[in-house]
Amino acid sequence: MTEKQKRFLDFIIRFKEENGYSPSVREIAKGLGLASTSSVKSMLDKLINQGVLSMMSGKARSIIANEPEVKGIPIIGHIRAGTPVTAEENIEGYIPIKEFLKNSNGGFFLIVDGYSMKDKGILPGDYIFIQPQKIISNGQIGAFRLNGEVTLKTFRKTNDGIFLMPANDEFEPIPVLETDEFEVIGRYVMLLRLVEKGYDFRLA
Amino acid sequence: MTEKQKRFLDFIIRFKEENGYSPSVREIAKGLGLASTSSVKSMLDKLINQGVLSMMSGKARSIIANEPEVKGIPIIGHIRAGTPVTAEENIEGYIPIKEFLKNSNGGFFLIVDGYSMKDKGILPGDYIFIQPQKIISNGQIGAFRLNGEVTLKTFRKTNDGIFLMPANDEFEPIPVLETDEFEVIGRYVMLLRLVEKGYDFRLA
DNA sequence: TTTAATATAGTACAAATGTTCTATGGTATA
DNA sequence: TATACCATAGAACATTTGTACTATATTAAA
Repeated sequence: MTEKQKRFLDFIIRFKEENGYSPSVREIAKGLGLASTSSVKSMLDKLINQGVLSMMSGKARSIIANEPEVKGIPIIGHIRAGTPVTAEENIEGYIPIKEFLKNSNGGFFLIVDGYSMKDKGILPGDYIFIQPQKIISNGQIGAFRLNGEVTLKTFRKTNDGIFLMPANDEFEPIPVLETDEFEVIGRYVMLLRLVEKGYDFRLA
Repeated sequence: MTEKQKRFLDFIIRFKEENGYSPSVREIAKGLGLASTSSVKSMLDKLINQGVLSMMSGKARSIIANEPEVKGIPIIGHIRAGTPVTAEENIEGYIPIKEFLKNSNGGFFLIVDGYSMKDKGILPGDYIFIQPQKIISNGQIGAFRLNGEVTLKTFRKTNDGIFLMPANDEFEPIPVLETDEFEVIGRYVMLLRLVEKGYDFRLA
């Protein structure tokens, strides 16, 4: 792609980002300092031929940039001998962040406070994604509200009643009494840990 | 918003999602089964007045839906007494997933294999986000390639040489010899853990 | 029922817009 | 230098498209 074509493409992408709709042929001409629309048209046809752009012929402002689909962040599971780590053949999949964002209806992150779930690899400062639900299965980890306090524990229901189980020998199981105000907030679905302080999203 | 207005809005949003550009007034009419453009025009003006839609008057296909900006997934740090967990005043920030995706240039996820970093809360199956870089500071956790094997360890440089330190008493520090093929792959920046099997992105 | 408001249809028009054609000037190539 | 190629300009044309106006049906209100 030539330098001129790159400017051309950039203008279209920027225009759409700023305005929400694509530029007309004449607006492209103006934006690139061209006096005629035919120059734009020929460049347009070229880029469409190259597959960089698409448009519905005749339809106004229907130019769209065929940007490579953002699949997400690549997952490298096992590395084959002799290949660079990020080589194509090592990619086992993608974390489809956008999809996740779309499907996270109602979910939210809790920030972990203490070490009571340490043995499950859950540490203070971790972000715990909670999928809200009113009931939870035996053995699942979830967020619970007990007498006003919110806590993350393993849910255990026995003949002796309900217990909120820590994952740390230094902590005791918490029995849920009949008289307690108790509520299941949601299920622990995902954990996000930010190692660098610079990534503290609470500042954003 | 009336039922009809909702259908109207939905059509515009869906059209743009599918085609990449907004529908014309006549295309909206056709899509809603209307024979005339004036009906569309009046409905359009109404929704623009309500602030639901915007358009540049006179400019073709410039209708845009003023959808509320997706900030990301809310973070709940501490819960104030008496409020529902997800109440507005409990939200301490947002995880701006889209921004993160944009700024993750070159980064990737590694899948953790064993328990050697257990004490750092890093467990098998965890997704470790690696920010590629060639040098790493003393004490930082990173991904390293040692004689063809990729491993996640704490980097330690002493007078006796370089050691890759596990975070688990049952594992021994790994000395990096002069004769070893050794390479810093990148820095451990973030951890993602998916609790449910249904969320295994490798299948996606 | 009568009246007013609203939605829709039909039509027309002017501006916007994609497209085509010819001409011109510059640039690379033989 | 001569020739071919390409970018650009200018103009003209046919659709597309937003907009306005009137008429008719439909619905809501009095």
